[in-house]
Order: sequence, then structure tokens, then C-alpha cells
Amino acid sequence: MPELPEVESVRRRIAPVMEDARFTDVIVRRRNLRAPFPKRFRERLIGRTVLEVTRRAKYLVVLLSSDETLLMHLGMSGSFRVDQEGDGTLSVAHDHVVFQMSSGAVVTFNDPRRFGFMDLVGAGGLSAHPVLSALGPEPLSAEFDGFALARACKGKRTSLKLALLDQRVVAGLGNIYASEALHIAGLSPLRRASTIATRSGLPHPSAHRLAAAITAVLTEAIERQSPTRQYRSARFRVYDRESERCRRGRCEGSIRRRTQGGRSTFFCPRCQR
DNA sequence: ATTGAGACCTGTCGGC
DNA sequence: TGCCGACAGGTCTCAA
Repeated sequence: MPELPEVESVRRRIAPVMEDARFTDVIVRRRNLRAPFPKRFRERLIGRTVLEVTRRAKYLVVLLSSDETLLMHLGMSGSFRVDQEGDGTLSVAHDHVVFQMSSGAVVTFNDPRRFGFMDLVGAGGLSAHPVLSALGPEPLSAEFDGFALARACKGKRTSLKLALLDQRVVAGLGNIYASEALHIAGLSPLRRASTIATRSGLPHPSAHRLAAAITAVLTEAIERQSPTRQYRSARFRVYDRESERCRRGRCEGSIRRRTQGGRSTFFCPRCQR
């Protein structure tokens, strides 16, 4: 499910019911997801107030009144459900964690594949946490632009698509939006990543185009996810459209699928060079 | 240091 | 209908 836009939309959904509320109970139904839950997870949450729910890349970052921070990742199949206490909230398969909030909200984490992740971090240690410390720029922040992208791709011998999936290059892109951004920018996913930068790390015009495409595709996806929008599941430009006609202007190409790093890439060989 | 392959899990879908 | 393989929006670890 979740790349940056989906995580952002989850954040927007759970923030209003968690912020300013206390954890009145925390039920953990297994001892690990991708990694074990931290020691005394439940005890360290109960009674704490949620100050703010933020996001870094694909991680949800929940600031607590205890000076600790709850870090959560949805993996491939994680999701949150929000119910109201007393609404006959039944637990279903793969409900691994239940947060009961003093607001009466019940926030349930469900994750069939269990690639998700939760941890608690002390105040000072947040940016030093292993999962956060190496992350590249947030793509919707001011630090991200063609210069940053070119710098990160400088000297990289791997393909452009794989570089975009590298969270140290830009934080939050996943398999779908990497393909989408490359199509918008008209760049081949097979290109060597270093070709968008000069030897000294300065951007080629393609780096600016790609950075702009990334910003645009993510912004639009977040907008599309917002619950006030009707047209939820508008499909993608190239992702999962193998053999279909390219949708760019009057490009006559057809969408191809290739495997890169074990994952599917979709692109138009005609207009993406 | 960088890069690619494999591992972690369960569910779903298409083909036979 | 049932079985089987391929595949799924992520990230870590390991070996070359």
C-alpha cells in the first residue's frame, strides 16, 4: 500500500483523533512485526499524551508527553483503522496493535505481511535512530530540488529507477511513484543514475525536470487521497499499464514492464530516454 | 563503499 | 473446485 502519499494520508486521518489524547490502553497481540516491539512498549505509552503526529519519509512520528517518540512504519501491507469506543469494535485477522485513546477513539494497526515496524525512541535520539539517520531529503521540503537530486546521484552507477528507490537519495518514493515520476520527466528508468548530474555533481536539465516531476506526482497523489476528494483511485500513468498506449500527448509508444532490482518498472521506451 | 540478490510474510489472482 | 506459481505500494542483511 504505502508510499509517501498514502502515509501522509494515514497521518492526516489519525492525527485528529490522537493528538491531545492520552493512551488509556495499548494491546499488543504479538511480540514482533519486522522487528521486536521495544521493551515495556505498553507501559511506556499508557498515560502519555500525544503531542503531535508527524511524518518523515514513510515513517509516522508520534511525539509524546513523556519526551519519547513513537515511530511507526506500515511496511507493505500495514493500515490503521479508527473506530469509536463502544461502537462494537471487533478485532479482525492481523490486527496486531490497538491504541485506546482518552478521546474514545480506538486506533488499530492491521498488517497481514508484518513488514511493519514500531519503536520508541528517547527525545534526543530521534534523528540518530537507525531507520531515520540515513534518510535523504523530504521530497516536499525546500531542501529538495534538482541540485539535491543531482548531488545524490553523482557517481552512482546504478539505474535511475533504483536510485529513486534508494531512501538516501530522496526519502519517501516507492515503486509506483518512482515509475510515475520518470514518465512525467520523460526519463528512462534504465539510464545510469549519474547521467542526470555533471561530474562535479551539478545538475543537468534532466535533474531539474525529475525533481519537479517527483514533487508534482507526490503532491497530486496526496491531494487525490484526501477524503474530501471523490476521484480516489484514479489510476496511474504507467504503473500496472503494461501494453497500454502511452498517455503522453501524441506519443505513439506502448508501456513496457521490466524487472529492476526484483521489482516491476513500467515505462514508455518511446518518450522516456 | 556500492551494488545486487535474497530474505522476511501473507494474500490474491490467473492459469490449468 | 482446487492447486500452483507469480506477484504485491518496503526495507534489511549479506556477499561479491
